[in-house]
Amino acid sequence: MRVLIVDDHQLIRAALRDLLHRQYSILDCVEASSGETALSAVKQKEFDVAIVDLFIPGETAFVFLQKLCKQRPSLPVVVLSATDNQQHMQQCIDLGAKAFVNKGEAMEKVIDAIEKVIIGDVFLPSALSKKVETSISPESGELPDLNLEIVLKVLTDRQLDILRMIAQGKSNKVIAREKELSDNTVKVHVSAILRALDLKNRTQIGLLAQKLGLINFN
Amino acid sequence: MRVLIVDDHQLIRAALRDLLHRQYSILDCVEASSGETALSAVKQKEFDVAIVDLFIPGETAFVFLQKLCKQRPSLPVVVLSATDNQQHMQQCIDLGAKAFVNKGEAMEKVIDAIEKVIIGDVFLPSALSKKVETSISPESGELPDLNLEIVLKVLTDRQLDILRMIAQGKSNKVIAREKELSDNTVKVHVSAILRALDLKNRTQIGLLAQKLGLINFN
DNA sequence: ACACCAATACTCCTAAAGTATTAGTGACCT
DNA sequence: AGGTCACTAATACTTTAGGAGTATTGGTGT
Repeated sequence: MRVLIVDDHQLIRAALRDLLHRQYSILDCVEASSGETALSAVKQKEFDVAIVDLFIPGETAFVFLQKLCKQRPSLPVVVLSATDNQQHMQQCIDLGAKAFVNKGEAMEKVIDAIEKVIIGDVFLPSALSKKVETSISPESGELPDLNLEIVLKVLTDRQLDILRMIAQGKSNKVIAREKELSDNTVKVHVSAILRALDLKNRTQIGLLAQKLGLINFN
Repeated sequence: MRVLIVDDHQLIRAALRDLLHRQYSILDCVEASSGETALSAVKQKEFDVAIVDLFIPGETAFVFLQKLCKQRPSLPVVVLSATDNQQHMQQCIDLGAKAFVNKGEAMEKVIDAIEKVIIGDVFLPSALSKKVETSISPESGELPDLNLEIVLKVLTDRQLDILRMIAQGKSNKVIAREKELSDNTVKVHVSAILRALDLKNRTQIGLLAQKLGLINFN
């Protein structure tokens, strides 16, 4: 069993490793504490399953998840999350994850999930299947119809970067200083984001980012 | 060694337990998955140290921490956090915690922290001592600690009304037209909201509203 | 009758946000 | 080698946001 563990918390990685060791006598376990190292790991090596924590620093977890699933569509991904947010679950599945496990649940759920996904099944908490069908936009539908894939596609890396900072309530000036850019440049990027996503102002950018889970909650 | 572990994630509890078992041959380890059970545990039993996870959002963690430290001032508390937020660290120390360890760091830090606090010392990441003196940065992307009750209490009905419209990405002009007010009046309300909640701009109002779930109900 | 306060509206003012255009640079492509 | 594109930055401009102050209205409670 070749497993890739992606989590920035060493404590969790160790717990997962121990859990897997008890379950599988033959275990090849690679750990990554960031999205970048994880992606380079899957380039060099084949894995049977990947266990990914939903909130990893540096890059947004969802962006990483998409990259991972695109790069290795055959690699089943089990998402570990500290939350039970239905939107996040749905988003993960849409991006290509094959299982979703809450950290608060019993650890054995992780093993259950692995067993399911390596035979091609999907493992989801019962909560999701119920809510998926009912979650069709009960929303204050002011924002354009944008999903994560579209946003990631039409925005450049730099724009995504600045989008996240807008979504933290930061002003252009603060963004400029933190990124070491001129105010003018920031404004150009903001304008480009607004045009690309057909939004009217930065408040809507913030709302969209929140809705799509593009924010690092830290 | 009698240790109380408070964390809602079974994975983390197990990892900590294993870690402690390897370190201390004589170990009496009690686990609690919620604040309530933890508080009742310390009523019935004496502990040498408590390890408490900071489940950040919701504020219950801080409330619990305060209760715990008040109830047993002699019990040293090690706070485990997923973030390295300086304000959170400072707040924990103010409430009576004796150590602060980031989950991303090496697990051995937890042992280090325990060793420190049981002899009466304080264990802090180097980051804190540096940043404490530089005060709480006014330009960080962090929202003030606000929960729903506080917001509903300090804002008038009209302000809540306008807060929701801001949180939908509407401009002052749009709000004024829809509510049949003058632009000036809307601005007065917006200013009052910003002042009352100690926020810096309307983007943060939108984020707060989203975070507190204030935008679904009308 | 009085004090209090939310809500409304106004003015004056500054800062921030956003639009439009031009332009230099480097990377990548095929 | 020429073309495209992302990023950067500048100038010049309009619009929006936000602060500070004043004032009127209408309701509330004591």
